[in-house]
Amino acid sequence: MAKKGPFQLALVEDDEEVRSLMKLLLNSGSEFYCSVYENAEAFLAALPEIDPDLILMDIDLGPGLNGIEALKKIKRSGRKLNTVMLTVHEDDDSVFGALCSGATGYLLKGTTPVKLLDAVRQACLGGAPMSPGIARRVVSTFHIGQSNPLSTREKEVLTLLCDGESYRGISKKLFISGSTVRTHIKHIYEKLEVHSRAEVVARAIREKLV
Amino acid sequence: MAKKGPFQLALVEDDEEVRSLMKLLLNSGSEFYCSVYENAEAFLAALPEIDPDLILMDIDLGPGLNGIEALKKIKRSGRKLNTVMLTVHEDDDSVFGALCSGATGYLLKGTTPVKLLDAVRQACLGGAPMSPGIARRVVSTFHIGQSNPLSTREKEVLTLLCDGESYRGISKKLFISGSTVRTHIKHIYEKLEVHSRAEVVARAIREKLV
DNA sequence: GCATAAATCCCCCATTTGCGGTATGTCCTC
DNA sequence: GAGGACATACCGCAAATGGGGGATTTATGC
Repeated sequence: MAKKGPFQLALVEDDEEVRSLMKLLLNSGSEFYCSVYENAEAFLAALPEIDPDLILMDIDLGPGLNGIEALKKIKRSGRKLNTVMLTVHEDDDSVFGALCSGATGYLLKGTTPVKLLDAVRQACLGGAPMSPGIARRVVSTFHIGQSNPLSTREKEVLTLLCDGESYRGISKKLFISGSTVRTHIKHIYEKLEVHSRAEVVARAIREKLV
Repeated sequence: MAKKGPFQLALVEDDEEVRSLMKLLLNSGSEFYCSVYENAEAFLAALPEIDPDLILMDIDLGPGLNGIEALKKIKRSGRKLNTVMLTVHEDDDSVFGALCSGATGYLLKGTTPVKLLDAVRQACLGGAPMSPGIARRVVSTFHIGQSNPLSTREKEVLTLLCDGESYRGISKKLFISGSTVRTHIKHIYEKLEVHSRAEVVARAIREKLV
């Protein structure tokens, strides 16, 4: 884990100017050694021959595969590679698409050189660098929905419902009759405005009600 | 948004030594002004009178409320306050407990002074500073389970199942007979080793199979 | 003190679900 | 060309689920 530099970097970026500037920046010290690729296909072709500590990937990559699709291919290949996105896109689809596809970091172009070097270093050492606004959005996905209209008992029932327990199973675990379980569930459905178990489980998990 | 310093900080920390050292560090420039509280109760009592840009909260806080419980109280009060945890705990319960309760950042004690100042600055400016290993664990919660044993058609059925559609509803949407839907669902249950709709929905959502 | 919410229990009844089979045709691989 | 996965389709049956009612007790708040 505690591998010492120079770290091998691979930059995948289709813009000629950005590519050479980034290469210049990253190779300016002896800390990193950066090779560059101008599209996903070239990079994927070279990948079997190289073993980068970190991939820096643009999202827009000309006519072929984009960065997120390339990431998915890498992931499917089974190799565990660190990839940080380096892009101008900050819409949810790009950000969470990249993270779900295996990115370990997400930096916006416009990050200052000194912060960028720091982020690259962090990524090589097991961190997950993200531009401030991106990081904030990522953590806010954990923040749970405040106003949960369910009573304590209803929440208990809902939890067991999400575990796949039947009415009978719930009644045994809570030491109440099946009828009471039914009543609680009816109330839960009314409050959450759903009409089936599947919906209530989906809501509960997605909105972290349990 | 682009408020200029000095930023008002509030540090909640029960250890006398850490508290005074942190205060010294944070107040060393003109960038921040930091007031300190030695437990959650003292801080919550003072809260109506103050308006901090950022709260730095320890998790272990002596005999009363701990940091996460304090966070929940703040959240329930309805005030939108930035809170960064500053702690030695890096178990999942602490990390994700704090994030779910509203923390916007998570720093480990042991962060160097210069990185800490940078993190505090970032938090004040809308970022979400996290110690590298923490950040990595947070982003890895997005990484989706690679090998999904379901066929394409089965995934389509599963998606509709998660939307709360009945067999009949699914059969209409996919233009296949109810019997076929049932067969697909039987196969899905076998592959995922579940025996009810609630379980399959819970699995699918939690493991991002859909 | 009275309204309200929560928690407990019961009935009826139609629909849905889950499990056990079986069966056909396609496409792909060995 | 046999075997396998996939998608399609059917039957029967018992159990679970969901919607409609109604009911009591215990807190809690105004």
